[in-house]
Amino acid sequence: AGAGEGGIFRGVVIHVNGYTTPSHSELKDLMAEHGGSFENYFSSARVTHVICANLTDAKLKQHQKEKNPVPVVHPNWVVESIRAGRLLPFAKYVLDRIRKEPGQSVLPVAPRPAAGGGTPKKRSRAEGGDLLNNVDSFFKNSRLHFIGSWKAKIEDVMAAAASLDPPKPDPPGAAPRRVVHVDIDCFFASVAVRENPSLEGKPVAVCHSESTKGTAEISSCSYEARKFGVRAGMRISDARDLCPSLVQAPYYFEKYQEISVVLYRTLLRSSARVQPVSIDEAYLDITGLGDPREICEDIRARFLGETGCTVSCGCSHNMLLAKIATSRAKPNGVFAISSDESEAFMADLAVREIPGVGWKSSRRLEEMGVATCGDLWRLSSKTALQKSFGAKQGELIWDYSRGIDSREVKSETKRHSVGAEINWGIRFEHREDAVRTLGKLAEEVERRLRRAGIRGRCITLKLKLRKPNAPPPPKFLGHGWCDNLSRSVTLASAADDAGLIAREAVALLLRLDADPREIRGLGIQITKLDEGQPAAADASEGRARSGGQPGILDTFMKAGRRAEAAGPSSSGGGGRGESVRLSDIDVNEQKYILSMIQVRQREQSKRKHFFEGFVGRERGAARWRGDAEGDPGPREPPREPSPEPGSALAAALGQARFSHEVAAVLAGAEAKDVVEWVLRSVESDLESIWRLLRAVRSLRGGGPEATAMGAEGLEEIEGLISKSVENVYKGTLPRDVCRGVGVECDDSHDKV
DNA sequence: ATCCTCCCCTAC
DNA sequence: TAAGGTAGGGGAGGAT
Ligand SMILES: Nc1ccn([C@H]2C[C@H](O)[C@@H](COP(=O)(O)OP(=O)(O)OP(=O)(O)O)O2)c(=O)n1
Ligand SMILES: [Mg+2]
Repeated sequence: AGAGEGGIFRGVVIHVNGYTTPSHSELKDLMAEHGGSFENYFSSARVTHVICANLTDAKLKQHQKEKNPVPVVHPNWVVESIRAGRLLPFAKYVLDRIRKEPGQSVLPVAPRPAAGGGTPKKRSRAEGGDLLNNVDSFFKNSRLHFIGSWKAKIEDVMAAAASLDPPKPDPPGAAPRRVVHVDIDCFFASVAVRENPSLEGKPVAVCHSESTKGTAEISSCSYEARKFGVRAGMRISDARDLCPSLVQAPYYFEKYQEISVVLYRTLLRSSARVQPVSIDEAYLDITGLGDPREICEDIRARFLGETGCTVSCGCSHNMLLAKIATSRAKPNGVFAISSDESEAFMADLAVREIPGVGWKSSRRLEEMGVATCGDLWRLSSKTALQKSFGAKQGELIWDYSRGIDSREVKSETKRHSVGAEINWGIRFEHREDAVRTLGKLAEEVERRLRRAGIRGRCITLKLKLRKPNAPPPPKFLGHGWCDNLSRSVTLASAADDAGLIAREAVALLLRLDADPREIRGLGIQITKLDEGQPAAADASEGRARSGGQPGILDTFMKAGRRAEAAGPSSSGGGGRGESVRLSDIDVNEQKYILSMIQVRQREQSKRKHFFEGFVGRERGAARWRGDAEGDPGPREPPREPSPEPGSALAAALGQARFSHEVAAVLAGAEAKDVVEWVLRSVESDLESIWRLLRAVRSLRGGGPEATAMGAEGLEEIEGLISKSVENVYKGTLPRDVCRGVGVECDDSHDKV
């Protein structure tokens, strides 16, 4: 099963020297199978890597004579790259004898971060692969990933700092509370200034690009820059229009981490009840622990002394007012709001300043003629607000505008989800590109679940899909104007295995029926988290991992076996320690599991290149990691599709994954053949029928003469589908059916 | 009523 | 070049 043009060794040309494992000819085959090529004779012009296990003295000497030497790499590089499903950096595999040679430093060049494998010579940047072919380097450089994942790590800091034996505030309930809010001033920017003292007093913005014309986003900026209107989230080019003297500064992620730890250790000296908000911000409950102003000044002095950065503090009797006080305190100050002052404070406050009222809500309030909290007070009733914002949100705005907030400062909060996503640099050509990226995201999710010692039962796929008429995004490699879609599966037992998660995510991707070329973002989220790890889940986990078992089937098998109350499992085997009962799985899950069985059946049946005749380009069978690996352990027996396809058309329609593929098939098909297929398949293969319906509708919308059968043919088919689906399933069409036709449009808040 | 899924909004 | 993530709150609307 070659990966064709998408092979991981695309652009790699090897020459094998001496005796190796795998052998000469095995390596040749492996390269052919994974998109690379092989030279029998060495040529420094063509060969990109010499593969060699043992370098003789003579060979070493010869190598040293080369002015522009080709890297000499151990065969494990090839083997392990294949196992990893991607081109690994070869630097670690450069032979030691070469590595140690002085003057050869050009050799094991560290791969450029954005370049997936570190191929030394002109990598063919050809069509096919995703532009962002290295998920790791994205995460390494993403500031939002950095601040987003920091909270999980803060938990460790908090736990460790418990040994400091911090003072405990009065127990909750005893009113009134004394709450402090702490926030580092222009955090990233002030670190930049600290690292580069010459920036002191200048307008500074932190972002990746130095280029004035760049589309890099500003992460943080100094207060000098803010005077010009520069803000976090702006593009550097726009910021420079506002402030020509703006100085760009880079990120210092390790420093942020160190400083954040200092912040939390400092805070925990003052109170045991610290609620982390973010990398640079937290609440403290200091009820009964002393004078708030003194505590704040103590924190500020200690922190400044240890880090050279300033924090500002707000004090009041609740979290809301403490936070609002901090915004008045900034930069480098303390501000307190007493109970009797609070009304006066809120009166003139813009609604946008209420935490929880963002861009969208403030716009809606503006339309209602509300600009300040005072305006909100004059609204006739809370009910009116709740009508337009919903019960909770309406009440929140109503209360917050009056300075009312009954939340308690909580030092421990339970996580409800773990996820990873990428919405930048995503440009796929083939479905396998998306599958590959999902695999990496699943690994990332697995790492985080394991680190936290948790598993989850619900797997959600998040997808950003380019809007039909979206203009090219202004941001370099940005997602632009998208529809956001998500689909989820709930398993019967909690999972943390990357392989399993990836499989489910891929199945969900297929369910969404997206054209891979339109995908602009992908994410995986795990919810319904379980702290405990039942033994049965462990057993199934082991099997799923080693045998590449599909998780959902695993679930189904367990449930099915229990339902039959029969003895040994019919297939797939190895199940002891049953813990899942059919009655534990709700009806929706059962229905979904059944429909997934169908999907999986088709996925596993051999998919030769049915579309080549219909679609103008090659389509390989879908494959993922498990397919390429060795095959220990039991495997689900391959299933043949139950109705034997009667014609190429039927086969193509039955095996198409996406409505655009179906559309391509329809273009050359005859109406009567399609009708016949619908009649035959409507009971057995609803999935394909839905897909057909979407394809028909999109073709009908796409103008006349799009198909050989013409408009009447399409109309006939659509009518037939509606009727027979209704007959067979006697109900309304599932909501899904409408989706491919026109994804619900929201006038996105995207920064166009 | 309550739950579930999918979606939007918000904050850093 | 550039790195538009992560998590929680909560609403709409359908199923139970
Ligand atoms: N859109 C944003 C917002 C914040 N951050 C990062 C950089 C900030 O330095 C840090 C903390 O966010 P704050 O909202 O606290 O902003 P600052 O600390 O920079 O400024 P302030 O003085 O207003 O707190 O998070 C970011 O990368 N992108
Ligand atoms: Mg800050």
